Amino acid sequence: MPEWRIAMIDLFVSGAVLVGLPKSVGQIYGYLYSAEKAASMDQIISELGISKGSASQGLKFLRQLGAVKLHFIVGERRDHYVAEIRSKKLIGGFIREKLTPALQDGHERIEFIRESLSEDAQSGEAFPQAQVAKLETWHKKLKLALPLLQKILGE
Amino acid sequence: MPEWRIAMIDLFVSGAVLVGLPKSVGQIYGYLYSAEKAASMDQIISELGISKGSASQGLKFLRQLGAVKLHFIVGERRDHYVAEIRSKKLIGGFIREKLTPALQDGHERIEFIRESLSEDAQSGEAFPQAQVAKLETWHKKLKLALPLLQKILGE
DNA sequence: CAAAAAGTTCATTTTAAATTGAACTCATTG
DNA sequence: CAATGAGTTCAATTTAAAATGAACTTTTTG
Repeated sequence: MPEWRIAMIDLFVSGAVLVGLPKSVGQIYGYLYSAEKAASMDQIISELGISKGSASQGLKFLRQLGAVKLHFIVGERRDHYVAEIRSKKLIGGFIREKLTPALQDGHERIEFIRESLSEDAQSGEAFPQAQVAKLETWHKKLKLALPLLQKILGE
Repeated sequence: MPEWRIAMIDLFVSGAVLVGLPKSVGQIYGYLYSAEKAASMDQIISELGISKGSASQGLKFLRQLGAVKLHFIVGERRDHYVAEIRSKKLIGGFIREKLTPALQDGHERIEFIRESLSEDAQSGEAFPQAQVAKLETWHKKLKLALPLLQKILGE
């Protein structure tokens, strides 16, 4: 594999790690991004030197995200994959699969804190109420930011 | 510690982990966020049950970020800390300490790929050139997005 | 200025997460 | 319809990162 391609894959590994994804996911996406034509899982495994399990799980996740697509080749038995490069799709998938669920979880946790506060008679005080209120402001801001992020980074 | 406070600290732990920071950093910030007055490292250690090392390093990092500030109390020997709650400061610190360096690193890696390509005579082809060009588009977009993020989330 | 207290550092240990690979299911074909 | 091949799953292992705590430095005070 040429040096430029190794460096390109490495860049995607860094990016993946930055956003909390496994290294192998970055490797696979980087491999497909830097591939001129669709590749099979076998090729990914042998060229990256990763296990069948990692390849299978990584591809599954990337497909869920919409960052990798199946590409059927006539007369070929095994599945082939290509990288989706449109930023709109990539950022959209990440928002849908990772950010939105995290925000949803945050919302539920804030709800729980509110309930906790109202049940605990001793905590009818101003301070905790004020802190929860600030959390809610944060939550709203973040929720508002997602579509804007999508707009800025997508296409 | 009341239930609401434990849940609030937990929420910050989730947030910290989401953006790639250690659990202990989330715990410390959450503790200070939910504290009515400034707290010493001792209090943090005993109430959260974490080690001196984690507390010291976590506080150091949070101060670098600007998410925690020293608060001097007259007649008190030990340092006391308070949480900075202004979103402008928090997001600003995160962009400065984490996102900007990551983007800078990305830029250097793209440069390296470009050099690699021009040195490798065989790679004077259209495809790798096109892929690097796309990376540069991504880089520019992300660079542009930071101040907008700051604007959306800050204050 | 000696002793105690506060805070930092970093080699070692622990923990959580990713990776592996063997066993499995499902699909294909001779 | 047996046998081969492709792809998935998941318990066990490996790895990387975080947490620990003892040794250290710095600061304070009697």
